[in-house]
Amino acid sequence: MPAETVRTRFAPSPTGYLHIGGVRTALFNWLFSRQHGGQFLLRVDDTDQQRNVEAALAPILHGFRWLGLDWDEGPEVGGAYGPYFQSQRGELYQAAVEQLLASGAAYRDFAKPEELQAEREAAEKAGRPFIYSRTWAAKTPAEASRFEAEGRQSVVRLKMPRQGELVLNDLIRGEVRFAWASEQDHVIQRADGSCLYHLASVVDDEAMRISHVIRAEEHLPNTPRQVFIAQSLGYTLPAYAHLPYVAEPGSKTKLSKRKLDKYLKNRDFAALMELGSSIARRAGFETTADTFNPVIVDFYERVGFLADALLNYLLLLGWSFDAEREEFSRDEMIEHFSLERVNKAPASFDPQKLLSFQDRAMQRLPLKQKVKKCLPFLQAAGLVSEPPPCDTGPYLSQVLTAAGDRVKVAGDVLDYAEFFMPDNAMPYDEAAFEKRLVKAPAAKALLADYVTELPSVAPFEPAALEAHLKTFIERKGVKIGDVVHAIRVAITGKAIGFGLFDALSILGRERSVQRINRALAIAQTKQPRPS
RNA sequence: GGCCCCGUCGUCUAGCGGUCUAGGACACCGGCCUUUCACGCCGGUAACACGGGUUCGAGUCCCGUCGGGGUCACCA
Repeated sequence: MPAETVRTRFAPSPTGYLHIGGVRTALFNWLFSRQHGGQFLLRVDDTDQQRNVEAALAPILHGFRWLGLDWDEGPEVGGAYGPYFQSQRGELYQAAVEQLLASGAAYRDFAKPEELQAEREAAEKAGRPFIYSRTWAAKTPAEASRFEAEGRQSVVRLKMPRQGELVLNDLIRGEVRFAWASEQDHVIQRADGSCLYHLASVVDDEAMRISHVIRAEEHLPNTPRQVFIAQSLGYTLPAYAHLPYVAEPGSKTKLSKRKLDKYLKNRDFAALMELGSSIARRAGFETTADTFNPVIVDFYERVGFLADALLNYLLLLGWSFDAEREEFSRDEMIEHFSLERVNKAPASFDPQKLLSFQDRAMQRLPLKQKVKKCLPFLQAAGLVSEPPPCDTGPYLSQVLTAAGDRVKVAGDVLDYAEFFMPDNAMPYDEAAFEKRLVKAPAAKALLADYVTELPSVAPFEPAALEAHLKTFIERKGVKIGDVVHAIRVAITGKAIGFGLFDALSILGRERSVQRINRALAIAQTKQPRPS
C-alpha cells in the first residue's frame, strides 16, 4: 500500500447546531488523521443554499473550537484546496456533470414529476421496487430538443448499471455487497442547474484529496451511487469506514434533535436535562429547546462540562481499547485509536456514564482551572462582579476546595451561592428552617448558646472549630447531631452542603455570628405550627 | 415492503474455537465511612436472541429463524 497522506473530513451542513452524534463522527475523523500525521478538514455542505450560512455555521465552528477539534483546512482557516463551501464550487460540479453526460454515465431526463409519481405508484402497487424506466431520458440531442419543445424541463440523472454487483470493502463493516440493479438513477443536477449532495460530495472528496471517508452508517446505502460517480469520473476511490450511529438512550433508534420530548421520558436523560436547566435558571441563561438540550453540544459547554470528558465518553461510544481501560487523555486517544476496534452495532447514549466521565475529569482538574471554570457562572448569576474583586480568587478557591467532589460540572458552583450573598439577604430552605429551627426548640437554644461562644474560638479554622464544638456538646451533654443541623441551616440556609467547619471558617467569625443571629431572630418570629 | 446493516448483563463493552462455571465500566441493590450531601471503600444481582449444523470442543465459524435499526427525495 502506498504511503499516501491521510486526509479526513467532516462535512457539516449549516443547521445552526452541532449534534452530539456528529461530534462523535468528527472525533473519529480527527483522531484518525492526527494519528497518521495527516490533515483533518471541515467542508460546509451548503448546496441547499440557505440564507444565513454564516450565522448557521458559527455555533458549529464554535463547538469544534470548544472541543479542541482543530481543523487544518476549512472555513476561517482556508487551505490549498478551497473554497470549502460547496455553494462556491459550482463550476467543478458542472464540469463533472458534463463529463458524466459525455461518457454516458448520466443522462438528461425530461420526465414530469407526475409521470415519475405514476411510475412510483405503479411499482408500489405491483410490489416491486421503483426503478425509473428512463422513458423520458433523452438519447439524442434531437430527442432533447423535441422534449424541450414540448415544454419539458430536464434534470440530470445517473445512468446506473443494471447488472452485476458492487463489492465494497468497508474498513469497519468488512465486505458489503449491493446489486447494481436495485440502485435508482439518482438526480445529480436539478432543473435549475444546481447540483445535489452526492455529486458534490464525491467531486469534493477527490478535489480535496480525501483519503478516508469516515461517516455514519446511514450513508452506507448512499455509497454505491457515490462509488459509481467516482468510478465514472476516473477517480481513485477513498477508503470507506461506516460508523454505527449514536442511538437514543435505552433504545436502538438513531438519536435525533427533534425528539426531545420523548427522551425526557427517559429517567437518566431527564436528570441530565434537569441538571442543565437548574444551572441555566440560576445563572440566568436564556434557553430554548432549540439550543439548550443534551443532544446539542452547546448544552455541555453552557452547563460547565469539560470538553475532554465529553470527548472521552464519545470515544468509548462504539470504540474500545481493551477489556479494562476507559480513561484517555487527548494524546492517548490519538495514540491508541483505531478503526479496526470500532464496533458495528449502534451504541445508545447513556447520560449517566457521560456524567461519570465528567465527574472523574473534574476530580483531576487542578484547583486553579476549576476556579477559572466556575467563576463565569457566579458572574452570570450576578453574585460576583465583572471584573471580579481581587479577593474572589482565593475565596472561591476555599469554597471549591471545601466543596471538593461535589462540584461535578462547573455550573454546580451555584449550589454554593450562599457564600457569595450578603448575610442579610441569604434565603433559607423553608422546610429545613422549619425542621431544624422553628420546630426544634432544643436545637434553637443550643444554637443561641453556641453563637455566644464563637467570638472566643481561635483560630477561626476548621480544626479549632471542630475541637470547640466537641467540648461544647460535652458540656451540654448532647450529641453532635442535636446542634449541627441547626448551625448549618443558620449559616448556609440549607440542610445539605459540605463540611460544617469548613463553611464556618470560610465565612469567617463575623459573618458566621451575624448569620446565626439573623436565623435565631427570624425563627423567633415564626410560631411552630401544630402538626 | 425492497435493499443494506446489526444482535454478549438495564447501558457501554472485553471476547478474534479450549485459559468463559463469560471479564471490566456506568447504573442498580446491600454494607462501611459520616454532622448533612457528595466522594471513597467492600460486597451483590445481572448477559452470550432462538434453532440447526461444522468440530473432540462454539459466545467465538456456517446456515436459517426471530428481533432491532438504517435507507429508499430535484435533503444533506
